[in-house]
Amino acid sequence: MENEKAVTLQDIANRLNLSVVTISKALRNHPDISIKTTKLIKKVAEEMGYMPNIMARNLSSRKSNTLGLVVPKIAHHFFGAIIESIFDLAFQQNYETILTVSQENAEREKKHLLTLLSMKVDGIIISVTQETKDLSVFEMIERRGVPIVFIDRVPESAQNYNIVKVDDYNGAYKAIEHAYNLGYRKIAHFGGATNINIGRDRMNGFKDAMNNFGIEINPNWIFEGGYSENSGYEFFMKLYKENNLPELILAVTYPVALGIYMAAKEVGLEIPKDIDVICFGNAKVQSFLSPPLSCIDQPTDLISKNAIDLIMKKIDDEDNEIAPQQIVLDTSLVLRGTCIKKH
Amino acid sequence: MENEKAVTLQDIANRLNLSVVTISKALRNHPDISIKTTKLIKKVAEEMGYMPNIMARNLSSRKSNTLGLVVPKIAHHFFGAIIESIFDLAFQQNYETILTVSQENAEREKKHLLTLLSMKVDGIIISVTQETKDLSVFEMIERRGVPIVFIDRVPESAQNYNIVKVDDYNGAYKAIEHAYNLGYRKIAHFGGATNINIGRDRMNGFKDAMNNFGIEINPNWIFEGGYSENSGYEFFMKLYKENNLPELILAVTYPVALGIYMAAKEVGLEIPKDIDVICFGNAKVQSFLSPPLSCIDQPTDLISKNAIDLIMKKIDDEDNEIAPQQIVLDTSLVLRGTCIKKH
DNA sequence: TTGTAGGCGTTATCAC
DNA sequence: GTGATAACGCCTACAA
Repeated sequence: MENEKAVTLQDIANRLNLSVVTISKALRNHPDISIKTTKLIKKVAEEMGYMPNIMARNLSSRKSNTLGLVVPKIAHHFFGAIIESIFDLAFQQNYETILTVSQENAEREKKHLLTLLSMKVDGIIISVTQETKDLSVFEMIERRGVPIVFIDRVPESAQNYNIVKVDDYNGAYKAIEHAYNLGYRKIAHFGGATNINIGRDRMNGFKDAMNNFGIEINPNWIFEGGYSENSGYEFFMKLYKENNLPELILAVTYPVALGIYMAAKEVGLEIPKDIDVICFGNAKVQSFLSPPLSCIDQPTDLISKNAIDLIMKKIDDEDNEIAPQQIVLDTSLVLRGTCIKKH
Repeated sequence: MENEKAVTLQDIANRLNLSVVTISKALRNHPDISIKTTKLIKKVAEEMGYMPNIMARNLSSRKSNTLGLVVPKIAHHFFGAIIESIFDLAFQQNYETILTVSQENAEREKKHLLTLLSMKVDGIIISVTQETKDLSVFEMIERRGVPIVFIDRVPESAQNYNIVKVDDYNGAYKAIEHAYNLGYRKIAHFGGATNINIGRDRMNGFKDAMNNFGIEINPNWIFEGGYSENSGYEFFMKLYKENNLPELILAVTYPVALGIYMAAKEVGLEIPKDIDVICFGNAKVQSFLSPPLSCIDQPTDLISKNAIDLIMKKIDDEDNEIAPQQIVLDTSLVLRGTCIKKH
């Protein structure tokens, strides 16, 4: 069974007794070609089922109209929401987005980044893994002149790159302030790795708030671990076995909070009566958990919007005259069935 | 600020006084080149920071090592899980995956499909929108010799394509059988569009089970709508306003069930006491809903695994000698806090 | 074991 | 207004 061969500009040119160049120009609405010819060419191209070969086009034009997006995970609400809106916004501006998933693995991330470079994307938006420390790839990307924007997660030493993130420090601070007013004094923080900003800033906001309100920080209640359900589960179980549970846990992400829910259920402890929780990240489904989970909301749509705007600006700025920008968005406290009163 | 120019094979060749072909072959471990030369070339390439231009490579080799993936949504658990595992499996086989989101819009889907074709992907995996009826694009893709595999959702008239799906009919049947044994007789189905298999098969499984067990089907309790939270919410509200609520609702997806949770909460009805629910689709978080949501589990990992295996087989089968395959996977009932007893 | 020639499909440049 | 020519960076086939 023979496959149909793809129609090329040459085929159309042959049929019409015109040159390849004329066809190419006409299809791109180049003013060189008369309206009449353009119309004819477009009609014939349509008839013949012409489809541009994007590889060839990109190779020759040195422009791909493509964005690279690197995230640590897909199946987490936060990243799902970010990806969906970035794809949408890019599509509206006629950009294709190439998604790549690092699975929280720095080596894999680096490999993906190199692939994106090889694919000649016009810009890269990335949320790094929790292990990412080595900046050499990013420096190389910069040197190559490919704009890069960090969203949400930024390596500690990359604070002068283009960044769109959330005010994590204040988010944590506000949560602790709220808990303090509720009367909570025994508060734990299940935090993330502190080599990236979200872990560090949330930790700092937590600690500063604790200190400012004169609450003692119990080092056994501070964890610097991961962002996944497993982490939440394990930290909780550790404290439970030590018989050393706090009254309230500030979880660094929604999955961590879910891990806490799992663990508490398993050992027969009731939230929020026996142990209370609040977390970063606002998924719609949190309203339907038992109990509904309160959180520090991160505005995912705004993050995406700002990231796209920024990267487009950078792509247009061919001479690289615009200085890197750091955009910090506000969080807000969303109170539901947890962390609303002390038990 | 001048950008670093990308290193090409030519640059390496110049430096080593060898031909471009030798470099190209060495970097691809072609047996033509001696081990010694190959080693040297690789070392120098590394030093010079060489990165292949994938556009050029694909253009000349007519192979992209790239898969196209089209889904209707990202931020739904089912698709998130599918995407994550497909990306992972493809990556392990050295394939890049280009994801594209149709947003349940058939026109957009078609556009994406054409783009993927233009990008010369080696194969396409797709879960269609609920509106997709027109098969012409798929026929064209076939004619072009690009393998395509449908997962989960398949247009009615495409049943002889490559398909990996779930036994939706039996899933629905089993659920109704279970409900019948519990004593339920007033059962509604919030279904999907019936022009694609998942809506149709679940509906048929539902109806056949109802008939077989001698339960009367109330047409006012049958909806053929959508797969989103909105649908669940609206259908529920409609019945509520008519004061015509059933005892149990079989929801076509987890988001639809979530919509029902939202609506019930809003009007002060308690699940499962006042109204009971069961749905297709198993997200981990369903265990933590209030009440924990029972479901008909669809094995997402197995779907992805089978889809990748099938597409790879098709890609290798250049002469197109293997007949299209339809793979149907079993579902299982996962009982939690809903649909476990009649109230 | 290495190199030469030609082409993949498109676009940029400059001439007609 | 239209076209010839030369890239873009790489690969295949064949020659040396």
